[in-house]
Amino acid sequence: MAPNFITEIIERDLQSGKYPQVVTRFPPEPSGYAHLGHIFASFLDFQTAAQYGGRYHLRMDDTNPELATQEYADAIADDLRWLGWDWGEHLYYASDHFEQYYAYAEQLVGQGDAYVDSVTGDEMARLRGDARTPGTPSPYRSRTPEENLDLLRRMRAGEFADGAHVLRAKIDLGSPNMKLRDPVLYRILRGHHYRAGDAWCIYPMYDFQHPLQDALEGVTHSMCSLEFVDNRAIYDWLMERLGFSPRPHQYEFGRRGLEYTITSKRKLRKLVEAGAVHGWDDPRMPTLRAQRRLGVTPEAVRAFAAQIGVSRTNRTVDLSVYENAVRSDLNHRAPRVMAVLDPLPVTLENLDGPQTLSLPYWPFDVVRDSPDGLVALPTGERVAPEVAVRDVPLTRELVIERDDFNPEPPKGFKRLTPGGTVRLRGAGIIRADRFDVDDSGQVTRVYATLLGEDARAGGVIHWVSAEQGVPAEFRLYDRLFRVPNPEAATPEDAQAEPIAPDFDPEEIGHEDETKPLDAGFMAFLNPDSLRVTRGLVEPSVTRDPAGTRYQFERQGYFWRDPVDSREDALVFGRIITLKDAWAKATQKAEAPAKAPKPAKVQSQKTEPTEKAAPAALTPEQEAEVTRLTALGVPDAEARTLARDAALLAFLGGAAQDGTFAQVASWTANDLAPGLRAGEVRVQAADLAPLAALLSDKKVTTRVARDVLTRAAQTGEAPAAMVERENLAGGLSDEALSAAIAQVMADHTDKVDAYRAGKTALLGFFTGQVMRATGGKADPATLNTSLQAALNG
RNA sequence: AGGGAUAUGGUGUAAUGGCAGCACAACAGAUUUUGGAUCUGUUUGUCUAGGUUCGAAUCCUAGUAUCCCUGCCA
Repeated sequence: MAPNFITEIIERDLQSGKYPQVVTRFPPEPSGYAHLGHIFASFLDFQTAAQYGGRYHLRMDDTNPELATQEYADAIADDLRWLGWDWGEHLYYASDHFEQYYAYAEQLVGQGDAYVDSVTGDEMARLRGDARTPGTPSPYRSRTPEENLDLLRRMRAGEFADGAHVLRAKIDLGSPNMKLRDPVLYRILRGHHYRAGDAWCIYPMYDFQHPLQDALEGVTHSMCSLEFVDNRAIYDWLMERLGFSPRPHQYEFGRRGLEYTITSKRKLRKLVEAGAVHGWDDPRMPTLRAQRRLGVTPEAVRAFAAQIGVSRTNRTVDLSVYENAVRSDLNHRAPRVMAVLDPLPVTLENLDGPQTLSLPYWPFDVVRDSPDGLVALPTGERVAPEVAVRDVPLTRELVIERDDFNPEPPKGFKRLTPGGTVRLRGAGIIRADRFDVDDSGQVTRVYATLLGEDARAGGVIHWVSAEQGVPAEFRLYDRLFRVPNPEAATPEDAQAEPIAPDFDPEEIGHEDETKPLDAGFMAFLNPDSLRVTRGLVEPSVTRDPAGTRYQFERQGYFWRDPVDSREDALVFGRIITLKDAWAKATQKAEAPAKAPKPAKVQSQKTEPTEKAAPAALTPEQEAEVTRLTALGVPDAEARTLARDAALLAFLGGAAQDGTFAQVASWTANDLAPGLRAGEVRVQAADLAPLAALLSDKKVTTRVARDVLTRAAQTGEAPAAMVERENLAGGLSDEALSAAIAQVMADHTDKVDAYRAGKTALLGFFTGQVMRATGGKADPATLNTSLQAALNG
């Protein structure tokens, strides 16, 4: 896992000793199958823990009795194990801890932090208010802890009907964060739970259960997707009220979608139910089970997950990133053999008896690049390249790919043409002498002559003995959808704009089952997502292990379908095609008009020609601007200050002398966010001496700013800090020269690059010298001296 | 509308005030008994406008765009 904002946090926490080791968890709801969208979240959770020598847990978030099933739980665990994860004994079911959650609920009630509400759901929604209006208390909000405890116990005991009461946290009905308006903690629900049975008739909500379970398991870093940022406030509230220490913290990451792929559980189900695919493990599906059956390896999936980075933005990843991961994994794993998917008979008229050729499994470059000099047999055994061979029968009657013979070849065609030559892979060069056609004009047979090795040919094609080749069915999969964004609202959007992935990468079952399903995506199905052909494969494969993945030369990577292939009726599925430069070239020639993706940001960029007008100021603010500019404050800063009461209040304490403009500048540019948050501890009056030091050139801008930042945190007077740390006074010329010389000596390569013309490096050197001198170097003199030194 | 989050080439991601880098894609060439692989090279980028600074992708202000929140789902 490449460094990202989460690993950064973890490293800091480990460094500071906040936690002895990192503990993470992947918490799927077992209400569906894991798919490619989920591997990202699981990879992030598991890999970061593994990377930092920590522990990772698999946790079934199965608190909703209506959705979770053991079958899904087992399937998810199975798929994740296949991916290579091993959580040891750390498999948890949230439902195993209902008793503990309940105990904490009683504690909250006892503390007065939770109450039993008895209004209807509709009423509760009404009372919650909306973004504009704060919520109003339910009439039951003021029940006493004793009353609430009694009610809660009776809820548990089953004295009330479903929905009659809920337990709510007593937080803040006026909060602009809707999640904090007294979230529901428990609901009454008589559903049979697949694990807990009928032991409970009240079930905890996510916002209560999830933080608790994190804490109970000793999780340190609890990662979830971006839509839970608002929920973090509840998380932190609970941890604080219940006094967990050390406690877990929640961090949110952006989701990752994949082009040409849908990941909504309901839509996937629709595909299955409509017969568009043959089941949840149809190799065209994005589920992990389907990708397993397709023949993708766990290593490839993990490589893919590692490649798409982590950030705090939802993104859609280019399909080619996945395809590339699959291909490059298979390139070094799959021995090469030959199969003809769409056979055209060829008679080698000058070949008398059958021959047996010994052909290598691997091309020269795989052999050459092998780290240990060995290569694999289909069994997996690694042997010397000379013995990594198989017998291939060459007979008078062959088949070649129908595509590889063309009576009317297009320009650039490098295969067989009437009278032309081509090399049969491993067998020699042939010339096509004549061919038969049927009534419809289709070529039915080519008659060819095997030439000597002195013949020349422009291309190489694959072939199989018609007499000894083994019949097989080939399933050629292609992407399920024709458009990059099948879940988009309109055809135009579907063609171009990547949209945010419509799934929850972590909570597998998260989906509103009550909303109508937009089935528009069905119109984007690719009618050619599965093509079935019958052909011949070379006989060597019948001796190989069933799980062998091959490259059928020039065709792609294949393996036996693990469900349908039988020894006497082989079925090979195509895992992925090879890259096909020829197909791309011909396609381009045929359809040159196909426009590239419209650039998405371009439209935004050109739009604001009007020049967005900054929000107008009130007359009072305008007056403030006039007053500030009169004191020497530049207009832009004056406007910033004028519109913010917190900044003005701070500035009110500033000395109105020659230092005022500088103090105002700091206020607007450096202190503003801190002032609004009420975190600035320094007084404006204390800034004047620092400004004076700066204008007298006793300190550099950089030192001044550094001091200011620290003073804002500590509250110490900046001038006192300058005094104490001896920051005033410039740098002697000797010291500056020495620093420059030292930096140049430390970075001779950069010096060379600079002298070779890379003048952008000047900033680099400036930065290095600044760092070396603690910011005390005067920028102007530094720059002239530095340039002189570099050019000299 | 109120609150929150985000914005770097075609795509994804680095750069934590100082060299805009990497991967995929694309294009060109070399090489090749796979129109594969490999190697070399090239093109393309900091949302907009102001400001602070010797220096801004990074800090400040405003704007724009996208997403999330107002379930007794997770």
